[in-house]
Amino acid sequence: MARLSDSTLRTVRFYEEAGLLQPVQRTEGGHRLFPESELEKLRLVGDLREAGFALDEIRELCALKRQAPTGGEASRRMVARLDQQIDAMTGRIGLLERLKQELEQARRVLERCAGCQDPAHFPDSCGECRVMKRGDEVPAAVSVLWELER
Amino acid sequence: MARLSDSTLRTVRFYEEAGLLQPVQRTEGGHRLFPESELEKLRLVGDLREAGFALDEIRELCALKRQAPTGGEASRRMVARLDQQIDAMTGRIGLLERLKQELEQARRVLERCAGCQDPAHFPDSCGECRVMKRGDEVPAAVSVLWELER
DNA sequence: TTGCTCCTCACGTCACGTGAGGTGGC
DNA sequence: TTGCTCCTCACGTCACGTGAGGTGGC
Repeated sequence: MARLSDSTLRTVRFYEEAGLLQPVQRTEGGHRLFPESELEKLRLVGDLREAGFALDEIRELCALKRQAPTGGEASRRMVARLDQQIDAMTGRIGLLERLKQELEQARRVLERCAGCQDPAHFPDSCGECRVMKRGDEVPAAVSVLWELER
Repeated sequence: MARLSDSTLRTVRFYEEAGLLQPVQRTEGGHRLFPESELEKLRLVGDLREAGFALDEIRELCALKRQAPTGGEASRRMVARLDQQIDAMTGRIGLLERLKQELEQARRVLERCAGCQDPAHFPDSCGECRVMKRGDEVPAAVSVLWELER
């Protein structure tokens, strides 16, 4: 399970204890045996975790179908929940993309210093160096990472 | 600081203790006073945390400039590190986008069950229902969330 | 019989959250 | 003088990581 799902033994045991993976069969010696459906579940849980969701949310998502009285109701609730998850992911992707662009811009600015051999400005007065004083705005990440304005 | 940066008092104190925010001035009564540059740093740290980076990595990133002997060397090291961070973010964005598409597809499939009133198939035999047996593939998320194939 | 893999405690870690009880500063 | 905000411990939490010491199963 662990190797087939890119997780660890500890994680599998933890998810079982947390009630995410169903009480499974055991071999006589105590080894866990899982049906293949649990492997797919483990993979989905791993992806959702990487996407930033808590185990509680994931557990609710997995339990949702069984708590609805009819198929139609289950469908409507699940669709609503999925819409929430998708919205949250859209937000996270946007945040990551904004930050990525800021880091890319910082990279472009700091690349201009690759040939710097100026001991008068580095490291304490980089903010006064003409390289940092071009017309374009210096992104916030640069003034933090390069300790300008002190 | 906390309110201006969308974080909490606890987080500010924790980051100070972790050495991320510099030892700051204190008022006579013990209240912390921060220069505005530390506010921008706190914001950047928060963004990087949300992007999935550990405090250790962030600390190294912030300390990198001071550890280089010359401006040119500092620039080259920082650019290399930023490239790593950017690559990692590209990967995370890709993963999020793939998962988002899978959830969207799952949503579209399960929407077909919104009018279901079939107590013969729901909830244990949804896999045998004709709604699930159309030509298009059922995504993995659906077979997990809808407990098909048991 | 020998290795490698799995088992169960159980403590550690990371990044904070959450009170308890006390003080600052307008 | 009254509130609200900040302070310091210090224990709790979430999602696992990491040994220690033991057994399974080919």
